[in-house]
Amino acid sequence: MGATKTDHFTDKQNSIASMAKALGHPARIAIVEYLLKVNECICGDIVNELPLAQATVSQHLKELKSAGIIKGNIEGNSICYCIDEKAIEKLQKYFGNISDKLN
Amino acid sequence: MGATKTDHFTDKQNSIASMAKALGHPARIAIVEYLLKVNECICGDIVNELPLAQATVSQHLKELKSAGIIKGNIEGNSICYCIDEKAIEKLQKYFGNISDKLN
DNA sequence: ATTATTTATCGTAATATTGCAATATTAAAT
DNA sequence: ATTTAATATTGCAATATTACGATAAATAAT
Repeated sequence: MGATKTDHFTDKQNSIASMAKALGHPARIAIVEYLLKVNECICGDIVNELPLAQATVSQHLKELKSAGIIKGNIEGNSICYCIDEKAIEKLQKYFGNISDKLN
Repeated sequence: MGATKTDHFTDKQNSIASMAKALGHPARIAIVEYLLKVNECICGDIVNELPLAQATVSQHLKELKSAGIIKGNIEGNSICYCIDEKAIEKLQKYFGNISDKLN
């Protein structure tokens, strides 16, 4: 025991949960907000911005990417990261819908 | 090592992350969606609805409550749970703002 | 008072996350 | 071909999460 029972829930529930989970850490929120400010940047910029080691930042970026929150484009020697608008749109719609149903 | 460095991030970042984290599990998304459908209900109803043991559901409810996503009102012998509109509103605004900045 | 009902908590096992140093990988620059 | 630069991955320790049976606590019903 101890593993999440994802197969008992719908795809949409799993999808929303997985995006929310990716945003469920202040460092990853900070990364998203930084990306929002600078539009796009490379990993090293974020390492300079956050109080975390390079390996840790890289891991957070990987999680954000695999949840679809950010995209990474190879640009020569480095990787240019930016927010994936689709994911944010999905979350916005999801919470917008809930909000509507509550009123 | 292994503990999140919450003190290195802003209160708002921690607050959003904590709400997102609470929603970062399909069971808790399912609970929120069920509450949205029935408006309010007791813990036992959710236990009947989900493929999880009573103890597990109680734990998920506790997490949602401590993150401010739901509220619980004692009603005689049982506890009546419902969604806390304020939290949803905060999330909606947050993602709405991000969405706006992306366009 | 006793019993049933409802929810929370405790204890515990399995698994996942967080963070970092060290190392590997990849591509540019020399 | 070597060196430099930017990221990713590996390995590991500390901590947190997930899930559930068992049990406790609190109120309602008999």
